[in-house]
Amino acid sequence: MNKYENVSMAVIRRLPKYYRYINELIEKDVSRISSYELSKLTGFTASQIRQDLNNFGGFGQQGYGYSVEVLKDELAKILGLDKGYSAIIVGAGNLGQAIANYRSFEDRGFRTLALFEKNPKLIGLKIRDIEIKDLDDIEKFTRENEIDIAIITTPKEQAQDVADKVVSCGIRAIWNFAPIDLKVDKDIIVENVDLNESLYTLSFLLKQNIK
Amino acid sequence: MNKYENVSMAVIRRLPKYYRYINELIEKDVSRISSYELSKLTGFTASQIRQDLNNFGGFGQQGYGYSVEVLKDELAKILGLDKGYSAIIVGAGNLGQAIANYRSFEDRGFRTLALFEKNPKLIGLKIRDIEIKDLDDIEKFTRENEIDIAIITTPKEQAQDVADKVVSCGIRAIWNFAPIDLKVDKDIIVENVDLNESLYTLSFLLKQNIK
DNA sequence: TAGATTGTTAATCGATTAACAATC
DNA sequence: TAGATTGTTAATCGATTAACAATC
Repeated sequence: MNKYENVSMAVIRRLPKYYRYINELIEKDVSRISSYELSKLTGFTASQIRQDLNNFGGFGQQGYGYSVEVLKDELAKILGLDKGYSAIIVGAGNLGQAIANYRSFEDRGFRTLALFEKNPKLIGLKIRDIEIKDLDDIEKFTRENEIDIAIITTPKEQAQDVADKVVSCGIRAIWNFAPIDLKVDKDIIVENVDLNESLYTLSFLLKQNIK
Repeated sequence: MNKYENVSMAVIRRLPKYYRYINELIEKDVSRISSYELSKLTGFTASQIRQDLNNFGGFGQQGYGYSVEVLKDELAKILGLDKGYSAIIVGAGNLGQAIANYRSFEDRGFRTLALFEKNPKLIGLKIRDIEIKDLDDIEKFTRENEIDIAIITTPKEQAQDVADKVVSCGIRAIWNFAPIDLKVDKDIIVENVDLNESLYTLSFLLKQNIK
């Protein structure tokens, strides 16, 4: 069942930012915060913050605000950071390696179990303690390990084939860094990181600014 | 002057996708396309496509559609891809190296002139033909070379300092990969690529899907 | 000319902001 | 209790979709 079916993507994409600032408050030993103070941190309006959070439950208390600790735990649960999702990275070039090296994902419960790569020069190497395996071993590996997420960091020419393969292996979620729109069943979750889109937007804004 | 001041960010962020599909059509030697056909490719509605493009000019022709060639050139101009913007990458870890290696940016006119790095083991190395220089040489380098964009791929602890430095060197646009909200003058353009936000969103959707 | 498809206005939908009663 | 701040409804704003006259 889809508990938060009616929550819009606009809301969901704000949650990570709330979560980040709440974690910063925890590091600073702040124990409570009002929507107004949180609005000054995040740049969202207090009204929006209250409405966003109320999509998921009444975490606050009138006259008091929100408990930072409670909010952190609730946001983590909402975002699924308590699930300990497992991942494989397909494509062990610089980008795949960068992600494998990125500690903050595992701090949030994500575990990268292996990288897969076509280039024989890379197969057998390790990134931290994560082995780079042969691309052809994906089927075998996914049979022996439960994998939740496939991270695709291959060149765009290979991305669709890789997507087809990991979906056929039963993986339900793809974090796609290749600049193409993957064609997959609609029950497969695809989250794209499109660097071209981001850079072109920057370029547009820069052009506007200079004129 | 800000020519397209009144155009919303929602529109702007769709332009790169139009541009990508238009380029695919060019590779397939398609010379004309209607908003309806483009809607099938991109997933946006035909109405939206016509309205989006009309923010920038009437590129189409009644009864005919859009010339693919014209649309490509116009989109490139709108996005500033004809400007040949120059960039430096600050942080020469895997992510910085991945971006330096990414050919498709220079195919669109972006030139990476140098990487900068603190780690002495990396200084002096080259990524393709791009040299990794000492972080302390940024001032000197920006005095001798006109740089439009700073790409920040350092750990988050250093990102704000780096931002301050590149802004003081006269750089007006930052492509930021560190998971923090940089504090800069409001006339400086910052485009963030927030991998945490993206992964958490995927995690949220995956959790919803599985339940 | 008839058919196709744009450019553009009007209608709808959804998201954000404002307001305030509820309540800690 | 009085003050503060939430949760939630209503008002506003903006973005998307529908419709159609203009025109190639």
